[in-house]
Amino acid sequence: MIEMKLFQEQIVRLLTGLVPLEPEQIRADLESPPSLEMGNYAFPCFKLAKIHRAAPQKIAADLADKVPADPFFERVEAMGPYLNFFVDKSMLAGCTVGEILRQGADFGKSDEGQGKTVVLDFSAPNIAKPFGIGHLRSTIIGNSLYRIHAALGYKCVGINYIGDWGTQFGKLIAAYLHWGDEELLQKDPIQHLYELYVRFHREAEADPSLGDEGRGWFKKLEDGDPYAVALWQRFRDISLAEFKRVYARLGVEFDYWHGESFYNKMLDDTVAAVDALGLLEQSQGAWIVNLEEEGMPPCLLRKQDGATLYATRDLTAAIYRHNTWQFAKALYVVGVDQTLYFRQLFAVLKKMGHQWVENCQHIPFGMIRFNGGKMSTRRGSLVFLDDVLSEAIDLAREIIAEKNPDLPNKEEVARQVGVGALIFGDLCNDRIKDVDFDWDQVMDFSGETAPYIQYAHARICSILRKAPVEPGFNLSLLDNEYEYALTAVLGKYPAAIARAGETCKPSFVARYLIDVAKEFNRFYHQCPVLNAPPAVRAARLALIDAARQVLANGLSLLGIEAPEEM
RNA sequence: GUGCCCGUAGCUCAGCUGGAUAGAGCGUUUGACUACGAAUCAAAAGGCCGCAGGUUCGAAUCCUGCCGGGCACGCCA
Repeated sequence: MIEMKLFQEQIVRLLTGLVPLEPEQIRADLESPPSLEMGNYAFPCFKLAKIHRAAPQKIAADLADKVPADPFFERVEAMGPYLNFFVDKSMLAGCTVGEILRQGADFGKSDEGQGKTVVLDFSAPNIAKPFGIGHLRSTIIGNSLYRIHAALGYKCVGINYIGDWGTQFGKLIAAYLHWGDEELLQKDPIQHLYELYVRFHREAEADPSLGDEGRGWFKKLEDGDPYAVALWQRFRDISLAEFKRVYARLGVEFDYWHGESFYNKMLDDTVAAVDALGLLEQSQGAWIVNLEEEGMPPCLLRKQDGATLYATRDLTAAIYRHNTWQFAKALYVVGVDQTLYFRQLFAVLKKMGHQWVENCQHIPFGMIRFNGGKMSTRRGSLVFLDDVLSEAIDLAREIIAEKNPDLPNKEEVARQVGVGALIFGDLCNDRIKDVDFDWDQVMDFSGETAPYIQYAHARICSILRKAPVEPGFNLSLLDNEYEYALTAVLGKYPAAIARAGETCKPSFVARYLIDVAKEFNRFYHQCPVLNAPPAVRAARLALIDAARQVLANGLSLLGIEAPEEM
């Protein structure tokens, strides 16, 4: 990964004219060698070999002789077919450590998204269903993408598109009327609604008329039947209160809570607009948009009974969001199982002539499985997020009791560490991969985990409490292999954010932070800070403060807190 | 059946737009707390990168086929 632009641009300047390539080409060809001993940047000579019809090794060697001495680089050396650049260590330390300390919490931010808005649709739990760990993925990936885009300078709009409308509510109402218990609803509302939901689907298998009954209630709900609306309102309030409690534990916030029901009054207009464009056709009693030309199944906008569907509401929501925020990007953080659905949705928007659909993007993530099978709300095989959170926090609390019994605010730190471990466990891998939920894995706080990173951060804070950064430090003293390795990795932070933003993959930030913590730990075990000679000590204090800053900044992009003690 | 995604060490996964000896963590074995926190560090063992072709100076990475797993495919969301 190419880090500090400064050095990169200097190489481009040095090579332009020396090689028959455009500056852009040179810039694109620059690589990072596999290890620091081989330099910071490498310029591969294979293309030149073709042009000059000579061995790339020879070309690299010739270039090494021709490149003029430069204050940015300690030396430039041919290594096989590569021309490798070794950055001047004190220059590197000045550019990175100095810059980090100057910018503080702003280090890593950019103005890439200046003046642009990105709308993020994430979390979106369904009311009437408990908050399962399936929704955890959308929640924390979305939350992290929000923070990453904000760091890139975008104005972010986080929307929790609550699943608070649809046939499922008709079913829930029907279930409540059959088996609902007012007392249970008062005592443990979420649990009771969950049981009703599961029971409905179980009984509906034997008695298909139940399904019709549920659909009937949803139709009444859409038609404004006061009784149905009142029940719906009640279920919604109960669920929302519960969701807010979970979000508080997770430390996740939203700018808007526009759920599906928010768009109710606009749905007719949407369908009318589709119709006016001649895109609406009736098929098997339902109203659809034909997508044969696009090679996809049709998109249903109204059922036979006239009630709307998910797509009707999503279509409306997209248009509303565009009108309201004129977004440069709209990201839908939704499971990979809805890939086809989003392709259909976007295809309909395109047919409607909304060019801005090009800016809409489905950000898929893999499914969570349990014991090898799919987790299903309906079958009741769901792991409750709340339970997972509690377990993780309990474990963190136990470890604290054992390792650091005198720690102040144990409870708060236990939450930060337990929740952090959970979040990191999800964000550190490519989001597209399916994950098999495994308690042992979730409860492992060693190795490549959030606590590992938080621990490095806490250790640094511990040193800095004993001796704050001293003014007048000389960063050019940071030149041993450990100081150098740590400095070099710190400089790569902005690139890690940029890449995470481009790809909408927070895992690049997560992986990067592991590298930083690892490099800090090596340094820590090899180089004393407090007991170093005064000048070295001052420089090292500055270095670890920079490392602390990067760890804290990076963790915050993942939505993970960085306690100063743990 | 058709389409999309995944397949790297015993397990869980990295591997940047194709490039220099394929890397971590967990687990296993062995060392390091009379230096700033051992939730740590150091070291060892462990891999025909699913299989077979192709493109290329060069393929874990790109293309094709096959195998294995997942997901989706009209009145759920």
